[in-house]
Amino acid sequence: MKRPTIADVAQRAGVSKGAVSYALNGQPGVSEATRQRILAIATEIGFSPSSAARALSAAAAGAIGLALCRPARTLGVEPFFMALISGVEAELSARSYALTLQVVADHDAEIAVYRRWWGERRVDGVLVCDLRTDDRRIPALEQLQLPAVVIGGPGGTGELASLWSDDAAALTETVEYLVALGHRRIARVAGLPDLRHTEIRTDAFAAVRQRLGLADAVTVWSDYTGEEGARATRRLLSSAQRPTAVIYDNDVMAIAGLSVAQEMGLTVPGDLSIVAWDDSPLCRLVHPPLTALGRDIPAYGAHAARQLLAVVAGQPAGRVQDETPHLTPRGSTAPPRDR
Amino acid sequence: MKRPTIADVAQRAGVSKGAVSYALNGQPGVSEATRQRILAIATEIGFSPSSAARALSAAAAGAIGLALCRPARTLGVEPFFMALISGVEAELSARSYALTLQVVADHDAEIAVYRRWWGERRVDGVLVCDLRTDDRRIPALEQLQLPAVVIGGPGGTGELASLWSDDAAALTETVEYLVALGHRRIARVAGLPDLRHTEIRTDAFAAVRQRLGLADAVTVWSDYTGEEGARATRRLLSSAQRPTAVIYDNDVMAIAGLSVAQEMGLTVPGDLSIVAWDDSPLCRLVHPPLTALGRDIPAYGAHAARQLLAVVAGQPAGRVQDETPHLTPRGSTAPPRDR
DNA sequence: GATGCTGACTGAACCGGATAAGCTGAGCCA
DNA sequence: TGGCTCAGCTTATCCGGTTCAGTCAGCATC
Repeated sequence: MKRPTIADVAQRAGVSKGAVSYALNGQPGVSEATRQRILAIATEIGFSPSSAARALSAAAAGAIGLALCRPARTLGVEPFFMALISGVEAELSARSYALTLQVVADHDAEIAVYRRWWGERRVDGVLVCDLRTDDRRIPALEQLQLPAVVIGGPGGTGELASLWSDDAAALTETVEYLVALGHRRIARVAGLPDLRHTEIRTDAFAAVRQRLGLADAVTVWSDYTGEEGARATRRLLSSAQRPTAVIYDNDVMAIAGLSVAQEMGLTVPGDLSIVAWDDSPLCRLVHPPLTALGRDIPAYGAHAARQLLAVVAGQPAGRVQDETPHLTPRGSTAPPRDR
Repeated sequence: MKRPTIADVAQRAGVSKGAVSYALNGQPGVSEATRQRILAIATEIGFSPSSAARALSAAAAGAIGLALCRPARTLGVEPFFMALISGVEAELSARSYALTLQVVADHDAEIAVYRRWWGERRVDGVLVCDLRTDDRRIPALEQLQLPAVVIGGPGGTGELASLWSDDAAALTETVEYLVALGHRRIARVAGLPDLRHTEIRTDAFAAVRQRLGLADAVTVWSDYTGEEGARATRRLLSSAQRPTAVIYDNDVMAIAGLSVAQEMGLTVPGDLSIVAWDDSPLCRLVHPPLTALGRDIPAYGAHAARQLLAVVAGQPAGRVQDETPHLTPRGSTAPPRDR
């Protein structure tokens, strides 16, 4: 089956290639009658313009890029990325943009991918995930002048556009909720310390701890994996003054923590309350269902995609705060038994 | 920062565009000295050929497509796709192919995407997931003559290349394992019935039931979501002759089932043994860790990608069986207490 | 010294669109 | 009737690569 080109449409309509181009792109230069005739023929023979030819003359790829910097094995576990991607995708496909995905091992590889995409003109812009403190990707992208939206912040995104959610407010609300239930010994199992949002949450945790006089509030470090989350939980629950509530920086670690607690003979929420960041269907799957800090991640992705398309279109780089994560209380939180 | 083109390289080397093209692509037609000089200049000014221009003249996109037919909300939950994608990606990026992703709502939309990709020459081939019985996508792709590899089978893939794992053998092994432990009342919570691999597993389950004389072996239908998995489990465990072991068609339903069992006061594995299909880190996260049927999904994806690139290169469509899923016994299976 | 041959390279066409510039005929007005 | 405008087209050029048909110097051959 031969793919129809603009020349085929032109020939069947008895006009020139130029006329067809004007007609299909809604440009003036053809009469309404001719336009309709051309549109009908294009539909009939199933014509869609070659993305390569269009990209070549328009100097725009019609695609945006997303590089995921995770080892292959752990990428699948967190539902976050798939949810984000589906939201991004919904927005892009509505505007006939394609999404190009690449999995990379580290930031050097990621920067190399950006450089290659830029040179090949393969994408018109990129979405940057997992912002770190002093992130080398930021100056690299600024130097390339490749349109980009950083998912993360605020702060540390240089001249680039960025989108974030107010994690500090969400964390503060969560601690206040636990304190209102009667908890004083609250622990937090944090994700990788050099991620910008971990830093923000850590600062907020320190601030609320100070404000509410929670001397026993501790943060322990982990890396978002179930293994590490379980290990951190085991350490916390074995200590002399074990916490009565734990906030986990993601859902996977929270589920691992729940299992550890059950394994150690503690009941949840009787002996231990658990709050998960990143609400996902997983949180509703376990018993008891986890109280979680959630937000609409597909909407977040869609928002980022919209913002990126605006930057690609030449609008100034915005710094936008998205919806603040909201706490959904479920069965894993309750007043501490030994109050 | 202006992007260098082949003309820039040619000018600096004092040769024609053609000579640069020959030099960079390892074609004969330039002397070794000139080739080295051109390569040095290309590296120096950071030249990478425009993917659009190359695609236009080579009539190859340098990209392969993957359409995911899932609603946005549930896409994130199953780790399967991310693991598959990371494997596909590893193979593709090693050969400088890009991966284009699109999320679609149903098969009609998916076929429309294939048609558009084909017309736009946006991808050189596609990977097809979640094969159904009488899958309309197969004839559509055959008609378009768009190179494709179907992940699923055997059978029902028409003239297209396909890759599958021997689910029948894996299911049989699992049932035999449970029977060896002493189970007789074995239930299976199946995924969507019109998926080809569900059908294959169902047939295998019926065969082994017959062979081993397991009159009480039942299959109940579900849809891979945690909610439905939980509901099916509740129904099974409420019946007069409740099963002593349940095999779930994916990890998410198995975890939901585990929670339901615990919620109903049953101990796992004492009162109920659980086996999950699709081993993933999630299975090791819960307590007790789930006995699971696993395979190397990234490797599966890489295999599929390799196969697709072979088809794109013009080799005949192969039908290949990948590694058979293997059973990893963990804490969720044991002899039934009331034997 | 004319001929053939080969290696190294150039020039131009081509891929399939977008678009600026040019052309044509109808309609209008003076 | 000639000149003007303008809608409605056509033609030509460009985007940045690949590739094919030449060109030309240098060398061997008879």
